[in-house]
Amino acid sequence: MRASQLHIVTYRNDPADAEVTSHKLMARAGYIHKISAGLYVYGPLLWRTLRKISEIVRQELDGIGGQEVQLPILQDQALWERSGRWPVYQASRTMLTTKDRKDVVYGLAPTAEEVVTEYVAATTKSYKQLPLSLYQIHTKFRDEIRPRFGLMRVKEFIMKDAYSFDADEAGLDARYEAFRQAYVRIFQRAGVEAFGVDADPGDIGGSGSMEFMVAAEAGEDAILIEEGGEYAANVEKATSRLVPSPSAGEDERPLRIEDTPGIKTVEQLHGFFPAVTPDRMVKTVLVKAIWAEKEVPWAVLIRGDQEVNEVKLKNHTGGLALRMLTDAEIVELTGAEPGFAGPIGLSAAFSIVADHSVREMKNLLCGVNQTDKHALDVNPGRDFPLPRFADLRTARAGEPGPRTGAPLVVKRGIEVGHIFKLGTKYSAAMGAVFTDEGGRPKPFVMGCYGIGVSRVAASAVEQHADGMGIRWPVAIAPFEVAVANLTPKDEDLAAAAEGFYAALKAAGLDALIDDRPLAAGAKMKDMELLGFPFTVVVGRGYKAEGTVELRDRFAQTTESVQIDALVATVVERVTAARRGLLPA
RNA sequence: CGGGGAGUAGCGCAGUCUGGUAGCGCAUCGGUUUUGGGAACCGAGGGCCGCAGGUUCGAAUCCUGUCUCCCCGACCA
Repeated sequence: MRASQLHIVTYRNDPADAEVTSHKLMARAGYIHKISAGLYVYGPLLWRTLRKISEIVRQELDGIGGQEVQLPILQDQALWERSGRWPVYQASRTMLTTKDRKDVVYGLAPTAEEVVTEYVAATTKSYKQLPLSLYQIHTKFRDEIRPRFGLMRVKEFIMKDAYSFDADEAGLDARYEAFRQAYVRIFQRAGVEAFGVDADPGDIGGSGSMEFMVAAEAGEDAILIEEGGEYAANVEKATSRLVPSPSAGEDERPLRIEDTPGIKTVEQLHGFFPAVTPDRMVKTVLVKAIWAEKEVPWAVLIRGDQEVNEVKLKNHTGGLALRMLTDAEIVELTGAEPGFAGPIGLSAAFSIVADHSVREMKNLLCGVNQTDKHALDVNPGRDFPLPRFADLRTARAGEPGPRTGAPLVVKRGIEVGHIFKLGTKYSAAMGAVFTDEGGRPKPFVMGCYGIGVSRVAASAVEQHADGMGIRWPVAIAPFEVAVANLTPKDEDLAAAAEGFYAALKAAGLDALIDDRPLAAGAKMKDMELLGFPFTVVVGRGYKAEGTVELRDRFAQTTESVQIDALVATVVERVTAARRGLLPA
């Protein structure tokens, strides 16, 4: 490809609306152009990168038996009603919707479980046709509340979504593991450093899920990792070994109720009763779990020094969304001002659940649903009925990890992939069944597997950029090598550059020749900003000593190469860079 | 949705307080000279000052409304 014929548009300034590295650099290099919030044009250079990422995905998924298909983006409401997911996505308002001329309501695909399940149910009738893995690389839509960070959080993006159909759980387990391994290879080949973490399945649902995260400061997710790497999980899901309350094992003392005028928070209570540390208190958090047609108040008990994890709590309640009670609701439902709620004498209107951190506590302090009063030496089971226990706590950095007990450290990550064991959630709901060996109908056992293709590109930029611009991994660079002639008016040099370009292409490299009539400095800056892994600079060394420069963008090195050895040297370097990325 | 900020040439910005011919840098086009780190000079084109209404002899500037964009939060596969 000739740069003079490529739509290369670079800017000297960062766009005013960019915050993070990948957004600034991709906009400056002309890889993306914003049309409106969360909606971008992918320029020709970025499209080459996206195609290369897609091709790696295809090769790896085809390698584990995947078959590429294309599913509709417009998906009618009735189909989504059958899986039960329509009200869920309405509640979170994640889905963009539109109507046709007959007022049929459609959602724009945020994922495609319903469509693919419908398709497979209609076309797959026997266990002999299983397992089946289908995937597509297609545009997805999310009505993000706040799109930001360039391609990292957008309303419209390119996603690879795959769906597996098995006859039983064992088959799903095997498929899930095959996808997991394929994902590891995909990210390795693409040249981004990603790692798998335990995750919450969110609105997709299912029994197990793993996210693939690219470690980056700009990442929107917090990850807790055990030192030593034995355990890694999204904070939405993470657990830890909690240091027990010092009250565990104490003899039960008689209950007493004390006046605590205006004392509402854990800190204020500790100040008021200096002997009672937060880990001897129980907080009562009041929320409402929200469904389309109803709201249920919940009281959540948790040790005073811990925080409720809203994702875990939402999952426990089964609600489509959660919100805190308003002060007025608290007064109405508990009979006390906010800050005095507790498990003793709590209205039967509340569903009650306690975090495991409460389980071993004795002689604890809590509210009694009376303004300006708290109870001390409260004992669960004696002073209030033992509630159900669940993991509802937010794990924190520094706590011992659940696997080895090594301390948890926090990292930020960009989610580039997510795999889910769906089980029969969709097939059972939609009546998608096949006939098993015994002649009986059975719902398909499903998995689903996503990769944010455009987000992989953004995270690669985020992970590898330096002060001069982008540094693409060889496997996903728009071009592997660029030949830049610094003096295009010199016919000898121009001819030499053309010769190198032709030879590199003939050697099987994805090469670009920068034949634009730019000043040398401008051309170099462009090459650095655009981030091609290797640049051959044809300049004054050519005539003086018969050499050209070979610049390695990743290593940030420049070496002088004899012209006779150039092609072999570049082939060797590019091949070596590719090899590190290809599967063994 | 709450709080904050901003819309002026393709990009980055000044001008708004204090109303009076719409500017600067980069980019673009023509010319001359340059040619290894975003060249120099001469010349040119490009604007519904987000939109609508109001005040005024006169509005980018003041007032009202509205749309859009950005940041923080809430929220969010």
